Amino acid sequence: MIEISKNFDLKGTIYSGQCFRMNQNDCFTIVVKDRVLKIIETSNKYKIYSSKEENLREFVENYFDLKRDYKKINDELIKRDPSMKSIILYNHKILRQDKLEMYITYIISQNNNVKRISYSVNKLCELFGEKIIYENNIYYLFPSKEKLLEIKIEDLKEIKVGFRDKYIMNALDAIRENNDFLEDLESLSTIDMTKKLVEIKGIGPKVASCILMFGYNRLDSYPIDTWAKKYLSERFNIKNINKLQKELYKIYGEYVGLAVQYMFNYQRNIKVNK
DNA sequence: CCCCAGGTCGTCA
DNA sequence: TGACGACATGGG
Repeated sequence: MIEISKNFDLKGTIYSGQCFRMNQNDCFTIVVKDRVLKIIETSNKYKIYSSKEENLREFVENYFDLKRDYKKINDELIKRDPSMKSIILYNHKILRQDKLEMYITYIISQNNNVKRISYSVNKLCELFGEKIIYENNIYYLFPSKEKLLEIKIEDLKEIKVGFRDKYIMNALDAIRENNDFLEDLESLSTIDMTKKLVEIKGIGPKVASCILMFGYNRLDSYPIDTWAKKYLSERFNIKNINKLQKELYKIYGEYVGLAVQYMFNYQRNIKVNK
């Protein structure tokens, strides 16, 4: 068990559409990479238990991106656009998640909703991932690369990904061609990474930017979904934001991805809380 | 019955 | 380039 300071919004972070393998009852449970994290919130700390204690502090600091100075970034965003001040309410982090998991998960995410994305990803883990028993409960890790490469398109029926099944197969083919496909992306610029990803049929700019934000922690990449679109069209009082999209980097700078994530959360929470 | 969901593809101007 | 319907599936 480790304790970390409660200086960010845990619930807001894991329920902000970047994570699909969490649960909440008396505590938060998340399956991350090779372990299960169980998090208990106290008045001023998060107490974190895990099925694997090895390097737990380092693991947690990495996953929740605790080393990055978000305050500094937020101040910069507000300086560039004062209206950001009213939407940076939640003190969210951008999680550093598993590349392979993000690669598959965000292909599933297209034209889909969070509940069904969670269902499909969890089912994929249940069918092909390693089983873990922790405190008398059963969990499944995200499947290994080797396991995923064994999957046939018919196997995806049960996961209920619909028309996205062939896209997942295309993504796996890219790994079949180059076993280090996802690792090799790391050395490229964000723009070149995007180019590589959208070569795969089934990955467009939106999915690519999610993979880059949440799998590679590239905060200069920014997914514009329907929620962010709604926010932006009201914020800048325009109907067609296609042109504006290309200007966002100039407005918000190298952390534009975080800015858009705040917009996403803000707009979506308005809806959810209605 | 409709519309929508952290979109992308194929097609047609 | 840009617009537009199709695509699986389930919820509202």
